[in-house]
Amino acid sequence: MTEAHSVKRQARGRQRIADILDAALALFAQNGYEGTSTNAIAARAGISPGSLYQFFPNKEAIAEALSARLLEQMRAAHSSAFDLAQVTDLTLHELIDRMVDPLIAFNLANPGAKALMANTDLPARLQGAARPLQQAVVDRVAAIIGARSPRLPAAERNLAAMVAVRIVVAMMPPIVTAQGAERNALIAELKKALHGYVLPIEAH
Amino acid sequence: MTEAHSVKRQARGRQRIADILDAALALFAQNGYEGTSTNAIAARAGISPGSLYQFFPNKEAIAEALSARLLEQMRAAHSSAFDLAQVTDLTLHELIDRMVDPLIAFNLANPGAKALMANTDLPARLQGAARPLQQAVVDRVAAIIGARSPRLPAAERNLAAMVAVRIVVAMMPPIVTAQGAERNALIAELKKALHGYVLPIEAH
Amino acid sequence: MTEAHSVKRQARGRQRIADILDAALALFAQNGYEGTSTNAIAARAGISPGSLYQFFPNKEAIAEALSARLLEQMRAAHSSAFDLAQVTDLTLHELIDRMVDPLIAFNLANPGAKALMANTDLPARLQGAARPLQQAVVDRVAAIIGARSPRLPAAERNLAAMVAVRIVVAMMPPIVTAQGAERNALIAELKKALHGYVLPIEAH
Amino acid sequence: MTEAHSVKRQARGRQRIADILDAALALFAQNGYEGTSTNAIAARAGISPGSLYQFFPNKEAIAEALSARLLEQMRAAHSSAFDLAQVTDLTLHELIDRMVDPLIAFNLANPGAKALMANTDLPARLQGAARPLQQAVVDRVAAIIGARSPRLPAAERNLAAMVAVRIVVAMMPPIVTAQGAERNALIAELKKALHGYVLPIEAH
DNA sequence: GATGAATGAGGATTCATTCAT
DNA sequence: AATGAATGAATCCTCATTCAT
Repeated sequence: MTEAHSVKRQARGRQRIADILDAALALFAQNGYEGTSTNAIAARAGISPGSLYQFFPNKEAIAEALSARLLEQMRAAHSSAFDLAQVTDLTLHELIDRMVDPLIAFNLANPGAKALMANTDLPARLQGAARPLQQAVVDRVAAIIGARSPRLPAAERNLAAMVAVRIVVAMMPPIVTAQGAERNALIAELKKALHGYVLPIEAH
Repeated sequence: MTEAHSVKRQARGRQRIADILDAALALFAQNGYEGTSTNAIAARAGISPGSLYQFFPNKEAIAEALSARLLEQMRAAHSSAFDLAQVTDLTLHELIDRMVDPLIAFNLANPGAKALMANTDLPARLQGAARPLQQAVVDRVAAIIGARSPRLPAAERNLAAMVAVRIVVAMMPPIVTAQGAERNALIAELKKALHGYVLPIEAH
Repeated sequence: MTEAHSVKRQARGRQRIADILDAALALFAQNGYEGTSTNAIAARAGISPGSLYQFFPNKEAIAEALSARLLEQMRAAHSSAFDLAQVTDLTLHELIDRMVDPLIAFNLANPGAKALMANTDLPARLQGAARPLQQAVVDRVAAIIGARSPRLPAAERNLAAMVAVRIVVAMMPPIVTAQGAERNALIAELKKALHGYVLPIEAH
Repeated sequence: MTEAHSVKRQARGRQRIADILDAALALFAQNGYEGTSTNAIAARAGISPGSLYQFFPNKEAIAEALSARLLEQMRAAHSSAFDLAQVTDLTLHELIDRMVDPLIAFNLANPGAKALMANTDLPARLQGAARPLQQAVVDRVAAIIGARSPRLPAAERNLAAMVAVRIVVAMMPPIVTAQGAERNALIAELKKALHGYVLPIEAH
């Protein structure tokens, strides 16, 4: 009985948190972090301002949790696409497809994500919170590059991963904004840029 | 007499505006657009809040004017570096050097510029204000590409210019932040990325 | 069966109330009345906020009940020390010892009591709640003075009792705060003050 | 011209500050520190909440400034009454009159003063702000005792001053509250208490 | 033209109290 | 009876903007 209670309660709690993060994601995407009030988040989440603070101690914590959630979702989206072992069997074109496509799909599904990925929005104090999101992707890309080019020094590998991710992130806003053929053209261009950058690196 | 007055007055007015924009640039760079109060801008410009509103109707207008000024400065920095006529005589490496180096110099000299170039900081309503800044650079790059590859369709030329500029902008924050050898490595990497992207385009 | 239930229930209820008042006493002493949240009281009492309101209709009622409990405890502490009949046989020094010492012991044992005795903390609306606490002591002191100086008019007797109690209360905070020799010096000083005040009154 | 401006401005500023402190004094006296909102202070002072913060950085600062102002007023009221040199020529009765009467006058004129003198109200963090108020009086009293009883060790002198002041402060609330004959009776009683306490001390 | 005091709506956060479970 | 999530009014404080001087 008590257990049933607590199970239901926890489920409701998780749902509340999800609602809050959904609301925050939408509002951050629209108005930025500073432009979004906690009361607005609460209202969009369908709860009272007081309730919001039962789940998050302050506004920053919402941004942090949102970052973490996006990170997790992105990791999931990514790792399901292919595993490190097979990475050496792919052509560079195939590799880029498998890496970029899920990222684009993720950003299309989470239009607010860019607000946190391109972390220029948040106050300096908070940018650390969004860092892991990008960094996680960078690490994964570095691992893939390492698997394919084992002789590449670690420093160069990490640098290349960072640059590649920055290129992807930089192209994300127009890709998300565009529609249909235009979007496809942008995606093709992004892939060309990655190919042109990575090909010489893989060739030593 | 009246003329002399008005001349001095206008000169002083221009100086005031410059002071305000300088102050805004420094503060936006440090605290972001939302994190910067108009009173703080006025204080740093050495004037009263009331005076600030004699030159700008509201906070947004300051960001817009700042964008415009940065644009103008960047255009100047750029066009002084080389002129379109000679552009076809350069190797791609030379071309990239002549385009990227002044941009980097400009961003190092104006550390706040990135706050407006990577426009994610501003509220959605305002991002249009920063658009011209990037767009002007894109146009110039498109012109250069057009001069070197006259058979490239306009659409592709513009797309390529946009992508190239986005890559440059994306790399600017770490470049500005880094120091010495690390910065040089980042610059080299940026140039490699541009080279890898543009080379196939120029080859048709 | 029902009776047994209700007996146990009432016992548990009393325990709950005692727990709540203990918690409130500790927290009021530490953070004052306004600085103490009902949720904090409930938490320290080991119950839920909802349960707290099953025993007290609101926060004020807790302060009132706490006052009443302290009063009762003080009365008990006092009357056990000596009884009115013997009061005439004591020297003034002895009398003061017998009155002051238990009061000090009580305050040392209940460090939060002073928050209610020196009632300046509570909102004006509430100060009436703490009145009885002091008034009860005043009445007892007045009775003692009356027993020793039967010819003293009632008005003067009550006035003297009030003044004496105020002097005691005024000295309580430093006495409770101090330690060892310093505390003893303060107690001695308090007794000197009382002696100096009461002696002329007893001499007519 | 500018000077005239600034003179007027400063005068207005001082008036504003005085108004704010008056408002705060009245409201603190009525509802205590925590029970008084900064908006309420602003409203009673006839200004906007924003204006209040042009003069005080936060609520605490208001309490501190109020303490300081009361202290200054009290010092003034006191030192005008008599000077240390003549203190030895007075009888104890005269001395007590000259010390107590201005204090009572001061408290009657500033009914809110007691809220800060009996510092139990303020949050622990703030009590230091009110300390100087009492301490200044204690110091002055100690100096007077020292002048009259030069052989009394400093420690005893300070202790006696502290006790005397506590007795005065303890009697202030009923004195301020009472009226006419009742008030006079209370004042007489306070003086008797002081006399009874100090006389043996002066006699060694 | 310049000043800076004044404004007041709005934002993050707390907390006494209620109520569905 | 008990729980603790939910409420929402109220708090302190900020800041874009105005206006009397």
